[in-house]
This record gives sequence, structure tokens and C-alpha cells, in this order.
Amino acid sequence: MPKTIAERLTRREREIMNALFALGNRASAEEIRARLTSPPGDSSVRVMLARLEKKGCLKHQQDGLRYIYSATISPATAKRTALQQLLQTFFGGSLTQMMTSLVTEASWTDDELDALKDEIDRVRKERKKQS
Amino acid sequence: MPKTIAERLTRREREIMNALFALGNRASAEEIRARLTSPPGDSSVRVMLARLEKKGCLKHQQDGLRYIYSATISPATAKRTALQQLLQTFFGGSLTQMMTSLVTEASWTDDELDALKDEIDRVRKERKKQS
DNA sequence: ATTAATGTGCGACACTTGTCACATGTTATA
DNA sequence: TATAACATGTGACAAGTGTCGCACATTAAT
Repeated sequence: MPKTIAERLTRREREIMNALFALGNRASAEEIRARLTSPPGDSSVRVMLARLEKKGCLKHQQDGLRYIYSATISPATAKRTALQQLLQTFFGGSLTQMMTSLVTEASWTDDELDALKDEIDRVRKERKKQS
Repeated sequence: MPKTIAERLTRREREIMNALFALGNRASAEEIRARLTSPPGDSSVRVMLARLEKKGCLKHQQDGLRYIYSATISPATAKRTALQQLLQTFFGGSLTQMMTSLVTEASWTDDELDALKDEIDRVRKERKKQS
């Protein structure tokens, strides 16, 4: 039994889903195609799109002449799943470890670090209120 | 031209690589197999392993009777690539946005948040010293 | 020295994937 | 009303993927 839907997707299919999310979960076949590595012909993309729709990963709505595609699972859910996956694979499931790694290795400006600290404070206050 | 090696991997292959990283980039065929969803037979895994090795993603060293596999690219690099990928797909490339989202949505204890703030300070000081 | 246990590698094979050229349908436009 | 221009769907097909059974090699135990 696969844990996630993403696990069932092929390379191209996953790539398409990612492109779709990167495009705000709302895009035409051509917009998606443009995002793919070594973009195949347009008909190829449409075959993939159709397969994904058949699998229940996508839906489309007509927009004038063309289709607008979007994922059936919310970007928020997909995001959470992807993060979870990465967390398990590279940080042994430890969020703290991942955050620390991010703070350390990425090139932050002082302002960004300040903003982050503010955000931490905000979250903590928010939480205190509720308890 | 694919941006990353990971882009060229099939589902199973990627799953194997991830399992390997999760196992500290050092594992036997059987250890890897145990981590896979719906674990296939052991010979199947070994075929995959061999294919990955042929592709240059893996190497093995003999350890008594059996092989110990490890990825050819460092876990650090793989981690960075995976993070980058996720960043682009779900956060429009904005690290700040990703961090904020993590701070907000994950369930942190106060201690963890404190530790994170400390880490931020540490990083900033470290950087100031160098400039 | 058989036999079992534990590994690896190979050949084979059905099924999946990724790709396309083209048929088809709908607007615009000359 | 031809005819571009644009968008979708279909059938076909080579290549890739995932799977296994089995042959083989080494060590451990009867």
C-alpha cells in the first residue's frame, strides 16, 4: 500500500504535478509543457494530462477554447506531504534538525533573520493565548 | 537536459535512493528492501541496485559476505537539491516563505522555538565576525 | 561432506511510460 | 467560405520499468 499518491506517479507525471503546483494549481496544457525539462510535443503532454486525470490526480474545466487543469488535492496537502517526505528522508523526521540546517546553510540577510525571529515570537504568543 | 540526477530516476529507483539516505547512506540490499513500500522480492531489489550502480548513482563495497551500498553523491548535496526542488515547487523559491510556513504550521514546543532563536542569533554572530 | 542459510547475478517477460503523427473540432480572419 | 490558427483526443509503438525464478557462490551447521 503506497503511503502517498505521489508515490504512484511516474517521472513525467510527477514533473507535471509539480509544474502545476508551481503555477498556482491552475494552468493550461501549454503553460505546463513550457515548464517541463526537455519539453515534449504538446500532444505528449496532453496524453499525460489525460492519464493523470484518469488516475484522479487532476481535473479540468473548460475556459473558452482550452482546458484549465488543477490538482484534485489541495496545494497545502501536497506541500505538507512533500515536506514530510523530505523530513523523513534527510532529517530523520526531526523538524528541529531541518530548521537548524536551513538557518545554518542558507544565505540569509540580517533582515530575513529578524523577520524570522519576529515570526517565532508571534507564533508563541498566539499559542500562549490559547492555553 | 535534466537539471538533477534525481529527475532521471524511476519511482522505485528514487524510493531506493531515499531509503538509502534515510539509512545514513550505508545499507545492505535487505535493509533497503525493508524500507520500500510493498517490498518486492529480494532479487528485484538487487536488479534495481545494479541498474542504479550502472547509472552511476550508487557504489558498493564488499562487507564480508554481502554488499554495502552508498550513494555516489553526498547526502548533503542530495539534501540541498531536494530542498531546492521543494522550494521552487511550493514556495516560489522563497526561503523566507518556507521557513515562515514551517514555523507557523508545525506544532512546536516553546523549547524548540527558543532553540531556533538561539540558532538564529548564533548564525548572525558568526556571520558578523566574517564581515 | 551433505545440507541449510544467506548473498549475488542473469535472463526473461508482461506491463508501463513517454513519445509522436495525425484526425478532429472550434474560433477567428482573409 | 476557405483557410489559418489553436486546442483536444486517438492509435500506435519503441523503450523503459518492475518483477521474478533460478543458477551460482560462500559460509555455517548437521
